[in-house]
Amino acid sequence: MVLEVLADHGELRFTRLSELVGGISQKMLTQTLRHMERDGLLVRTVFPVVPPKVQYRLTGLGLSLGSAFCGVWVWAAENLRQVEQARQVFDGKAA
Amino acid sequence: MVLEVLADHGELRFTRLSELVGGISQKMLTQTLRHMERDGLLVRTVFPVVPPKVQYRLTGLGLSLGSAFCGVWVWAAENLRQVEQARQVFDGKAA
DNA sequence: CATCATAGTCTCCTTTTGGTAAGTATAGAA
DNA sequence: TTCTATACTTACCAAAAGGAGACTATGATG
Repeated sequence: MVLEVLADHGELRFTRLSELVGGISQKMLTQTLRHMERDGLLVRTVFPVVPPKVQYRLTGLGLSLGSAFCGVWVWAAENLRQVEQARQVFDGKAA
Repeated sequence: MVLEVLADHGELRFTRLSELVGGISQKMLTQTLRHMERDGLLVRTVFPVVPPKVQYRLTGLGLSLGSAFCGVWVWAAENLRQVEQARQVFDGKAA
């Protein structure tokens, strides 16, 4: 999700990022961003102002991983219905 | 992993599958296979013999998901080194 | 008669995950 | 003087994940 949102919006601050990702706690978002920074997927720019300001932007590596995931996102969009149907059939059989 | 192994080998029995996937407990493999069956990603064929014989094979849907993931696998193979380097830099900075 | 093989299931237990809520720093606004 | 905004961190807690190992059925084999 972070990969997708940042690929779409370019550069974002923490709060905006959490709004766009949605359904994620502060803790998890912080943790995810730190891991991604550690992996070299994004850069974190801290502005030493009050209140704090921190911006996140994907690196080339991060962008390329986003592209690699595109195939999966497209697959999901195209096949979600089919998976849901398969589940109904399966659950019907089980019951 | 299951997706990859089954895409490579076509049709496999439980024990062989667990060997090829590696590092997975019986419990997790069973669970994973059931979920994938439920989602319509693979078909499970039970032969009513003793000892039991069960074969697993990807469906078209499963194969297509495997293909979709190819981009990620390729990315990982190509960029693993870069990620490792980024981690060393990051951890060095932190320490 | 005892053993083996296969594909599980079941129980128990530990580890991991991830949420909530509270705390932090400090400049500027009301 | 008190409140607000921002980007966290920390402590605590409940739920979920997932491993280990025992158990199951039963026909074939030694």
